[in-house]
Amino acid sequence: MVDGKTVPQRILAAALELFAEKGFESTSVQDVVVAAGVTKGAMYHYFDSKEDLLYEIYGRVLRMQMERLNEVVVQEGPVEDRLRAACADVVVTTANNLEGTTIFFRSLHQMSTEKQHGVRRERRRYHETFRGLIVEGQESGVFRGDVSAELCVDYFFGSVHHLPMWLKPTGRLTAEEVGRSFAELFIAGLVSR
Amino acid sequence: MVDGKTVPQRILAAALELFAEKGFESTSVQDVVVAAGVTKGAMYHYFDSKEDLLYEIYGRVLRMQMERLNEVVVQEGPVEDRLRAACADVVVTTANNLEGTTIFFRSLHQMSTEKQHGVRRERRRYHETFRGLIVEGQESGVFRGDVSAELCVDYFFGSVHHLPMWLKPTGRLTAEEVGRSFAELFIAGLVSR
Amino acid sequence: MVDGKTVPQRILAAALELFAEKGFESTSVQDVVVAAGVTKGAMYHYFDSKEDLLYEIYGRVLRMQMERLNEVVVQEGPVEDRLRAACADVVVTTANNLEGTTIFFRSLHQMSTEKQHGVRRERRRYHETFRGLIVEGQESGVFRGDVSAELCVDYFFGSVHHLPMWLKPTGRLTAEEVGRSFAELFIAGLVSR
Amino acid sequence: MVDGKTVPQRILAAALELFAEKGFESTSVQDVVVAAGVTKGAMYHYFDSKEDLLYEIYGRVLRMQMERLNEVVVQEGPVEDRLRAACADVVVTTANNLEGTTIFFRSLHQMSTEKQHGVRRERRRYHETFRGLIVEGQESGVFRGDVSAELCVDYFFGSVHHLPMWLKPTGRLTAEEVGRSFAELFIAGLVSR
DNA sequence: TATGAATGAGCTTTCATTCAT
DNA sequence: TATGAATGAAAGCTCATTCAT
Repeated sequence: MVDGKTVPQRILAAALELFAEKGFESTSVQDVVVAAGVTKGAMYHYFDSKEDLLYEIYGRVLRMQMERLNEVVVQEGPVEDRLRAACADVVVTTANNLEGTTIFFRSLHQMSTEKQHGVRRERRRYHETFRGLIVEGQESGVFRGDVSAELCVDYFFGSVHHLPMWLKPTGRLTAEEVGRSFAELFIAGLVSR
Repeated sequence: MVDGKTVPQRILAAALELFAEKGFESTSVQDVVVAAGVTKGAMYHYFDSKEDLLYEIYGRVLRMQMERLNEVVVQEGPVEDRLRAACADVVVTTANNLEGTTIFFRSLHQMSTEKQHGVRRERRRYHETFRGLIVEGQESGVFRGDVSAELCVDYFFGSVHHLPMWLKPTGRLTAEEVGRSFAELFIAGLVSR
Repeated sequence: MVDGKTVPQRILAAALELFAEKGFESTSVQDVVVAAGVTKGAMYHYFDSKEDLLYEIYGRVLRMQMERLNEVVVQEGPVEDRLRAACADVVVTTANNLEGTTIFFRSLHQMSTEKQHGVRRERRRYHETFRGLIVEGQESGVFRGDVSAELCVDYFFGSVHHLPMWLKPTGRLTAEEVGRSFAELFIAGLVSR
Repeated sequence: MVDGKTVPQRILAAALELFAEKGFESTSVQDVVVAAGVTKGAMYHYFDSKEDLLYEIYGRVLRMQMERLNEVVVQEGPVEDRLRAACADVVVTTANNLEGTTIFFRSLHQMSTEKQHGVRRERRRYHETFRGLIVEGQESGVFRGDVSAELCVDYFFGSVHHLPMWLKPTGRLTAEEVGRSFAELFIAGLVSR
């Protein structure tokens, strides 16, 4: 253990950074183990394959996002407020995990079909929870009913998932500011008039 | 020439399909030339490198999108209508080019830094044109002024660029329907009240 | 082409020698290409895999033996003489191909199941032809009938296939001498009294 | 101790089975310890190396065969009967140890030169004892003298050592039947007329 | 007596690219 | 304009073995 991190943790951290920077395919196992300061043998002692590293990274991103959403969804208050909170929160969460999100949408296709299925299933559950909020608002008449809730989810999450393409941690805007603005734009477009 | 397509056209078409399907790194030059029905030598006669294929694909996507936007922007009418048309149009254009768009956002990082700069510059010009419409609306009071035009552009294009992640050419929704809905959601979120 | 041998021929010759000397698994592709004076890339240009080298070697051994046997079998004369000729000939042929035979019986299990099946089928045809001679002799009363022809074939070919374990090309005995003796011992054990 | 077998016994039994099935080189130490239900550390506690496992297996095969032969040789009776018994017995012994014999002739070349020498020396002693019987018969005029005793030994043991290539424990023929037939074929080929 | 993390060398194979023809 | 043999570097991964505990 070095710097309070175990060997597998160091390996995953190095993989996260490198995959985000150079892409999964362009990063060699050699690159990862050098960055992590371990040997190749050690890596293969803890992980089955290079793809396995990717899978672990995915799992962390998914778990983290799901936990946050579940917390927001069960709160009290009008659906509009809850949706606004969920929108702002997912932006902040994503912004705090730009590397993980970058890898997520750039490298999904590199995973084996089986693992892709697992990831997509998890992802769908996340979308379903979110969609539930929109449907609730539509049924209570707060949100417009002329656009399918499904499409609204894809519309909003597109914006969120593309954050890594332009948002820089060192930039002018804070994650919270972006979260508030995105939530506002989305809710304003959604409420009935 | 076979099927009315020249050798370089056949090569590019094969590359487009394969890069979108398997990713740039996971597609070998061998794969491309076999799919195109030509030899490796022929490919290297027309293109400098594998990366060059990617660059050509990028160029086509960029040119195509820019041309469409320029046509929409110069039309007459209220800024709200022009923006709505631009939004709907970019969705349709993207939907008709899912493969190109997939490659665009998944493989940009595989290109040499120089070429990436060129692509980003082009991309920025596109965004600028689009942002001009929003600023025009904000200055005339039609659009809200509490969210920066820049952020609005990123917000909307995120949705557009993620279309390849969920939109299927054979699916229920037509590109036009999605375009109308996206435009509506965006404009409704943007107009002053 | 060097020394009148093409690149694939040089590669196969090197593989034959090394596989016989060190075994298939203990011989690296590196070893083979260095011995053949070519590069690894060249080897993979002509052969699909290391196993493919083995398969080619097998094919040559099988073809060679089958051709010889077929020539002997169709000759004229009493069955005892034809069998004697066949026995002596297979010994000589094997002795002139000790390396191939060594590899054959030592490395068969390293090949993919499919290829093993192919080889075994070919091998069986060879045995069948040989067995035909014995059956012919048994039916005409020349050979004893109290031992199954099948078992006789396995009995004799065991002796033949083990030649590489003790016969040295530089040794006292010539291949022809061994062939005559083996044929004599076998036939004498087989004839009715 | 599990199932009445000590740890080293379990390891050797697993190695025997795996080496026979997949070959020495294709079997990893991992494979062996998993099959034996022990850890790598335990294996290296009892054995010096992977090769050491092979050596132990060889030792058992050699010891077992030598013991049996010595018992047969010292019996009373005509040399023809004693040779017949020895032949039949070595077939049965081999048939009851197909795995060991398979490994013996397939993997000898994987052992270090030193150990190979030891094994070959042991082997030669075995052959010598057997050859003694033949020489005895030749000198007493019972066996033919026109074929060297040495060659006769190689002739017969070839048949025996190839048993693993075709004899299946579950097959039609019993080991005893094969032993009788092989002995009969060999003796009949050997006796003077 | 036994563990299992860690090593480091070596393995087969792939691949973008070159070049004589 | 096109071929395809040949290159050489690098890839992902395996493995026998060691050693602190």
